[in-house]
Amino acid sequence: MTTFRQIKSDVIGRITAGEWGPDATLPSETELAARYGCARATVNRALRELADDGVLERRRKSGTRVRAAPVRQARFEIPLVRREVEGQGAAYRYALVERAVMAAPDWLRARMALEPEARVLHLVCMHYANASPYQYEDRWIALDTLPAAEAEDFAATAPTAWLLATIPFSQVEISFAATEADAALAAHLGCAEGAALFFAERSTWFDGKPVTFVRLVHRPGHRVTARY
Amino acid sequence: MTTFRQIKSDVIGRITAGEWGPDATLPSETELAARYGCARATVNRALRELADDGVLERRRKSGTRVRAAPVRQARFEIPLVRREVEGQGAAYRYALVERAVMAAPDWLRARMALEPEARVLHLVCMHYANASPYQYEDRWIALDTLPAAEAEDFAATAPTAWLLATIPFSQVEISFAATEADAALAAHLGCAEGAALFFAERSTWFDGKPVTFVRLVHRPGHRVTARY
DNA sequence: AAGTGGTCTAGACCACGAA
DNA sequence: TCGTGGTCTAGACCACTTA
Repeated sequence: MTTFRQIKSDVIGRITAGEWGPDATLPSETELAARYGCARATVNRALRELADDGVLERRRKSGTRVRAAPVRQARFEIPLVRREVEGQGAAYRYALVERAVMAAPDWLRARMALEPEARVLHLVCMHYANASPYQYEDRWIALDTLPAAEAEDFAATAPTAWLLATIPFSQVEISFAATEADAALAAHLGCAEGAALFFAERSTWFDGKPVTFVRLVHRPGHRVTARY
Repeated sequence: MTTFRQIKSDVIGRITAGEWGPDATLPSETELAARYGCARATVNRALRELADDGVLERRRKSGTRVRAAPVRQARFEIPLVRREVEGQGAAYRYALVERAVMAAPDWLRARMALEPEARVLHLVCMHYANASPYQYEDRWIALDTLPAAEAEDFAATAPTAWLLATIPFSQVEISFAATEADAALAAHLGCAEGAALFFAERSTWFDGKPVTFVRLVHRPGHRVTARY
């Protein structure tokens, strides 16, 4: 019997061997099903998954082609800090550094597309691994969208965990970049001023409305890794 | 009629509404198919995709559960530098800075799991956007695995493009981090020494054998972004 | 031993999009 | 117009896992 996995690796093999070069059109699903001696649904699943992986490009009527420039995609897991730290066998500790309710500063209003006069909750938190600074968290929560946040003190629970429990499914944009440590960051993370720090920024929407913006600055040397 | 997309969003809706809380077990596929009035294959596809997305966890016999801590995954596209630059409407230019064949240094042997005495091709390249430095590339190619690389001069073609054409499918590990600019980096990227730079490192294997290791250092301010 | 998901089949209808 | 992929169906057998 032919399984969709076999078809996938056979197709990859033919592309690698050069039988189907860049931009080549593959035979139709019906044709391939006949060749492999299986049902069209089986071929469909194999080709669909390869298209998801960025190897193939499919269009109705014109057929299935080998992507000239394969879309390389890496999937990164975004863990909760607590899990990340504990997964490394270290003891996790959370601390709230600052908590304030205020009118959204201009840069944040622009960034999150907030209404003028929008009120936000600003939180600064620290995450420690075995008593060493691990991550600095600078978070802003839109109170218009999530008024319940104002009643939380976040003294013991990290905002990420609370948010995850409150709005488990949301649209997220994440980006990675580097920044130099300013005086405050250096003090909190225990590094030299000017040190190169890796950070992630996340914007979250729920039901089309802006919920939260966070900058997570990692201690020096931190890296995120993925395989594909 | 009920489509697998409708089922997906209905399931998400019920989880969001709290009907199926964390760790809750969903009804079996057969049961759900009866409820939705569709075939089991349709339910299967919906639940399988939600499991791929990290929302559900499925196990034979024990059933489908809502993940307590949803696995957040972000998919980043890894473009060729040329495409990235041109996609921003800038003119792309490539330059080879250095090319040398040598015995692999110890740190690289360890990192790539190379044989003792392994020979490698070391390349340093620059990528420019509108004549401004865009990315610094420090690449090592294992000549044992890819002897053909020694015959290439890489004067006009960037190694990434050549590698992609030569071994289109390979296993890749990528990681992101930050580093401070040393004198050489600062000169090449036109930034101050000590500036915080974002970089990606990629290790590639083909057929289980190490092929290449590359560090791509971006100009100051660069970020990579993904949605999920 | 038994229930659950994993997969395949053979057939069907439909939507898109290039000619 | 009409060929291609997209999806659904009803049924089947199997593999895994837990009780």
